[in-house]
Amino acid sequence: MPELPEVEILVRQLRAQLRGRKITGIEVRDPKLRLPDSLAGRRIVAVTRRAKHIIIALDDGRYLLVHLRMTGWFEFAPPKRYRLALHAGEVSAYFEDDRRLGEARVVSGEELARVTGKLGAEPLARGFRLKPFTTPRPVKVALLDQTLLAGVGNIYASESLWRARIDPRRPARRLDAGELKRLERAIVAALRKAVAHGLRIFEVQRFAVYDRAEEPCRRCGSRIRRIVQAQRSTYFCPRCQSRRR
DNA sequence: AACGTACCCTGCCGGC
DNA sequence: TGCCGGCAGGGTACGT
Repeated sequence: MPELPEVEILVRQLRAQLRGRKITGIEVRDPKLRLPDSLAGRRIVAVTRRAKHIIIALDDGRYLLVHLRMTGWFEFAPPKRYRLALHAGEVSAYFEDDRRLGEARVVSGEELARVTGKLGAEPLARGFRLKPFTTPRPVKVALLDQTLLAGVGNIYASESLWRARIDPRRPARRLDAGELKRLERAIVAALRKAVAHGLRIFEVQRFAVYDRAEEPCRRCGSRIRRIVQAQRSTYFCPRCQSRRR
């Protein structure tokens, strides 16, 4: 489920529930996850996010670093199945993750820096600028590269390109300055809107193009197309997002 | 260095 | 109802 907006929403919940609390116990239900017992007794001093990484800072200088990947999430009431539970006094956070692709590990500040250091610009940070691409790969594929731009996933890549009226197949480095600026604004707008809507955007609003193949474009009525790029679905409007311009 | 592909896992959905 | 193939919002380890 989670791309940057969903992770941001979850981080706010985790922060509200956990910050300042002492971890009273951990429960690892999935042997694939390895967490040190020394987690218990530590106090959670901050809960933050970088791209799609959840960073839970502990009072001993270490961090619990979580990546949700495809199906990970935290609940505060015990779900049917979960991989990990963090108990913190009266509050518990349960890491559920059907596909078990997510990660949770304890890292030093140095390791954390190594992970975040590889990531590109944070689109919701102040002063965010989309750096011109140098890659010849399709712009949709480039948007998913976390080293170029951090936090955009498959849904918001399609959504942003639709907003910016750019064909997802265009070689990224061919975008001119005007297109880049439009794309930059489109990314920020798409992500901010999603954060503002909360998780309801998945239920109620749906997306402009994502998962809407064969349905009419909201802007021009043309049929939305689905193509596959780098083994992932891309959705776009062939009329609004024309290849040449 | 930069690209494509395979892979990690499981659940769900549509078609038969 | 049951089985099966295909698909899924992420990222990394490889090979070329």
